[in-house]
Amino acid sequence: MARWQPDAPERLAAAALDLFEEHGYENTTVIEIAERAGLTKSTFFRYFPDKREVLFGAGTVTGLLVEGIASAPSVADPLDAVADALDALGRTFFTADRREFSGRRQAVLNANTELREREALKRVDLTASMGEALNRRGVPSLTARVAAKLGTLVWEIAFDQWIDTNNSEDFGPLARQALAEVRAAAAVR
Amino acid sequence: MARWQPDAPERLAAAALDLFEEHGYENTTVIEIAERAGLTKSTFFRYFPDKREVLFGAGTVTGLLVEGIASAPSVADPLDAVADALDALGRTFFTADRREFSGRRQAVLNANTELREREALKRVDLTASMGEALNRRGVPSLTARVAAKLGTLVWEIAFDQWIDTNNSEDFGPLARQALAEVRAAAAVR
DNA sequence: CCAGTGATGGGACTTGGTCTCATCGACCCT
DNA sequence: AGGGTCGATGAGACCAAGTCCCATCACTGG
Repeated sequence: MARWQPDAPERLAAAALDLFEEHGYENTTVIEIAERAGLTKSTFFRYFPDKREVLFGAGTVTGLLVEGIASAPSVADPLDAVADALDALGRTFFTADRREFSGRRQAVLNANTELREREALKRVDLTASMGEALNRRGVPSLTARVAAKLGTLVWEIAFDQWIDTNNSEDFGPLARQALAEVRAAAAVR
Repeated sequence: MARWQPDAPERLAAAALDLFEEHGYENTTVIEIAERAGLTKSTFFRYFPDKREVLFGAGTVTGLLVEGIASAPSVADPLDAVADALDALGRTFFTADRREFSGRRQAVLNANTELREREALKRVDLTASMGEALNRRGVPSLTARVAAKLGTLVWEIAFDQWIDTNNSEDFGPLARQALAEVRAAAAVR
């Protein structure tokens, strides 16, 4: 087995996505993933704490969102700060060249409960982080939590649209529009 | 080992909670849980699909919430329907005699990532179910999703307060008050 | 008293995940 | 060129979660 080939984690993640699509997450073994990447089980668990995480490793979304919120214009309404952060996120992670990959990945996630579970935890933690970031900006705690929840909803909606669209719209505008609609829905009562 | 003692799943759940408190979730083995309950690993997995679920088995919360939403007065604003459902939930599950148990259970949950993960998934699915129930009542899809997210937030807030309170307030009023505050926070913008 | 049924026990087996140690490859230094 | 160091990898033992199959026991009804 050739050693010293670069990008071991990337190769593992790619192999994993392929195999999960071919045989399903549950019917794929960590050993199989490692072998397809030309590596071993040992190396897999060196880079990923568990089998699920191989689909989540890329990129620290939380940091970007928190920074985006922190650096938004200080006069902004909480949801505007969230919108700015989502824009930053879109520019970094949801670029046009990653759309196909994101769609494949999301299809695999949706097909398996274990993976959905991991995603749910990430989303909960991320929502909490967003709330805290807003709170650090002076937004009252409860308002911050509300804005964070709505922000997460905006993200979900915009992401689904970004994945689905056959015409390739950018994530940023989709998020802006979803935010406007969510804001309207939250106000009408 | 004496067979045919009743309430096997309840005994298993009680033993699990005790052991998780004593040694932590990760340091407790399914075999240990089963032994403390006077049973075996086989029987444990007959009643619970996995180790985490032993803390979630009691009661189908989703069904109650969905029914509560469906049977709320039809003129109600979406969040009012959610409030009615939370009331029903409180009367059934969050009764005074379960407060101590709920607190112990929640402490265990909060202490372990694997358990928080399971809880996060349940909450995501529950939020989705609430949204769909509202949608079936004629609430527009997006409004329903917003109301469901806010309803989940209300639940989280009220539940934390219900657990924490040294003076024993009922869950229902706590939820009503939390809902009023969330509603105000969502409106101010 | 006996057969049937349902809950339990027992144990083999697979896989995820941890841990420790050996090994290899590249790079550096002389 | 050659030896030493260091980081990345491989190998394999080991434990616990979860699955599966089958034996066994207790209770029931005839």
